[in-house]
Amino acid sequence: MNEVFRALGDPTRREILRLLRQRDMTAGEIASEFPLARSTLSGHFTVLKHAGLIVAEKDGTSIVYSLNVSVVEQAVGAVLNLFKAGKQPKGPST
Amino acid sequence: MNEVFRALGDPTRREILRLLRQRDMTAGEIASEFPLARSTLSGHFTVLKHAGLIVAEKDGTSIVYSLNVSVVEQAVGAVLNLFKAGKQPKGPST
DNA sequence: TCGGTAGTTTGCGAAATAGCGAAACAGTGG
DNA sequence: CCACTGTTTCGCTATTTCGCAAACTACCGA
Repeated sequence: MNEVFRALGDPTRREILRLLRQRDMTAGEIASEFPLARSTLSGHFTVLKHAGLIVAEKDGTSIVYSLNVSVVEQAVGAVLNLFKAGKQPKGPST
Repeated sequence: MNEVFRALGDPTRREILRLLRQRDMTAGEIASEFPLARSTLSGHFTVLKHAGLIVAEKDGTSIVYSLNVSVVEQAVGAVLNLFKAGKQPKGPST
């Protein structure tokens, strides 16, 4: 989960996630949305993949990235559990 | 909101939030829970305050920190909105 | 006013991170 | 097999971040 928070800490990576929320995209498509070098974006993909936030799927010569919604939901749950659980003696949240 | 994500990116800061979830604590109390220098913790407090995640309240010579639940809820909403929301056309559309 | 306690601010070094360009690598198509 | 496109890997530099110690501020009690 630590990786997830770290991955979310960078604005560029959050923007990548935002793009993928709308539709799956290839690495090239995503890269064309940023004024950054391909290699830089590739590094971000690695971080996001490592955090489990996105999934890569090969399609011919391209690589299609898509959001890993289940992990995302886990992250949200973690945030919730981090605070909202409230100041009760214990969080029954599984 | 950018500040919030950044603040959440550090494990120490998340642990501080976790402690404050249980009860309000003074800077000294929190510091005593970590093997870090006071000044280091103070820096973390600043980041958390700047992100609006915690609130400081002077009490004599001490400073009591407490969780700012409303901002936390906003942060959770932002995370939700970052991925989960509005990705309905995700299914078999393609 | 003085001394002690509680916290913060500042200056510094070390480590991690983001970004780049160039080169290497993997598939596709001719 | 060769060329082409898309993507990753490899040094490398600049920026950011973390942690510390020391100095500084604010408050309290004697």
